[in-house]
Amino acid sequence: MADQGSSVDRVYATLRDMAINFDFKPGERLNETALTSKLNVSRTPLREALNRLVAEGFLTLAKGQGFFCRPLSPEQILELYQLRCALETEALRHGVEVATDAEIAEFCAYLNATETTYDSCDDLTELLKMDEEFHMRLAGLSGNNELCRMLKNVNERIRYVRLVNLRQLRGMDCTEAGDNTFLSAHRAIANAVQNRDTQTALTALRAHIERRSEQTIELVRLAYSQLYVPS
Amino acid sequence: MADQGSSVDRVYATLRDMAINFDFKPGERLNETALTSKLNVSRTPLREALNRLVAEGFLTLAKGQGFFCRPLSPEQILELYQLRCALETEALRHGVEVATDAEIAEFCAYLNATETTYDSCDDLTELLKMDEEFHMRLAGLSGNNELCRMLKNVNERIRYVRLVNLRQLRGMDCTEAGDNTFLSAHRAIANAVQNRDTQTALTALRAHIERRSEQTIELVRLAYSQLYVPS
DNA sequence: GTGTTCTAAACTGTATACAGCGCTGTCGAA
DNA sequence: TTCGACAGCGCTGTATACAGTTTAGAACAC
Repeated sequence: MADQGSSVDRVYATLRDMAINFDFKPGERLNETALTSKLNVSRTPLREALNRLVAEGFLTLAKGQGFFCRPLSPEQILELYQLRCALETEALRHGVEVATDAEIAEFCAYLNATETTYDSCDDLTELLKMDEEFHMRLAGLSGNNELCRMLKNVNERIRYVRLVNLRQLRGMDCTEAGDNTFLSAHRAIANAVQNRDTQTALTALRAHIERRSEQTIELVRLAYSQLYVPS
Repeated sequence: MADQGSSVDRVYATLRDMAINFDFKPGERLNETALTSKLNVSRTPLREALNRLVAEGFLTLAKGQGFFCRPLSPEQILELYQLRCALETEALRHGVEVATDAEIAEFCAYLNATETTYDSCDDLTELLKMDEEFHMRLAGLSGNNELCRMLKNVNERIRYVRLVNLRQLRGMDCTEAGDNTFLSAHRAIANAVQNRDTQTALTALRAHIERRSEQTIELVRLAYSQLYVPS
């Protein structure tokens, strides 16, 4: 993290983080000159980074009006959840076929290693990171880099909403719907993968993902309410 | 098509087409100054377009060395075929559920309308475009824009190899493995969709796509051989 | 003839400058 | 009072200029 290399890369990373966390509010117009002074770069590398982010779906670009933050709508989030489901299930299919026993063992070992942290973890951001890591490793078993790249992108774009979701569950303090289910679902998937039981694993994975996507509408509403409160 | 708007958009569209057709050879380094004079723009909008293309997977960017054309490898193509399968099958799942009868009817009507062109078509580029259109419309039934966006991108990135594939089939003049199978497969899928028979449709679609992906290695070899012959 | 080092050209990455467009806010007229 | 036009400002989009780095080529040693 010491030297991020070129300006563009550093700026790009910063802006992407900001976009992920909705530091830019949905639909908000980005002022380039303001960002240049904030990030201490000229407009040239800034705009190069912004263009990348447009291509990745984090921003939009209106001709003659500049760059805007992506909107936040239930439809969009639902679409991304479906996309995630598509990518993960396909990865699972291939992972069960091509992954070596050693690779699967390592995957399960990771789950075991993090197991104790699942409910003892106070920091929801950390918990979410663990969950994403689990799913990325699962996808990684397929050996399909393109698939993983896209999944990473999708995860980043829905991360904010998922975080809101976790906050809500934590707030309800309802363990049966909360973290424990997280863990047990992951366990079930991992076990099925270890047994090379594609169908069981697929069903469990799909249920695990789609479960979250059902409450999208309320979730986005909740997200909005949290977006505009001063932290 | 008259006025492509800003320079960036025009340059971007041109460069993307060139990348799709492998006018840049795999791994080739792009000379920016050469491109500026070729496209009659300065380096600023050129680089913005190039950055977008990097984010979309058409180019790569090496620090201090500039932009390169994406590599062309069997592994990569196979990954993209799998990705395509993931996206299309998921779209199909939802399409069968959410599409109205009218929408499905229109979809089938398109297939019927183009039906006669399938084997009478000499221009393989045109044939390929028809095939892509069919699959995009099929995916469109899901109503999932994000999914369609990604599918479009994947299709563009494998288009060259698919074209080579078609040329090969045409060369063999083997109708049983050629265009007719194309059409009958599409028919089978469309029928299953119309009957809201998800499983049959899924099986047919997956087979239709994976069938092509089996011969990836020879196909990429063939692609290379065609890439460097003067047209 | 082959390998190595040094020099110069070329190219990338970034900053700055400029033109054109859109937006806003005020002033005037109905 | 409200609607519309005009002026001023700000911002985007593009071109150009400059510094640092890489690469290619030539000269020289082995």
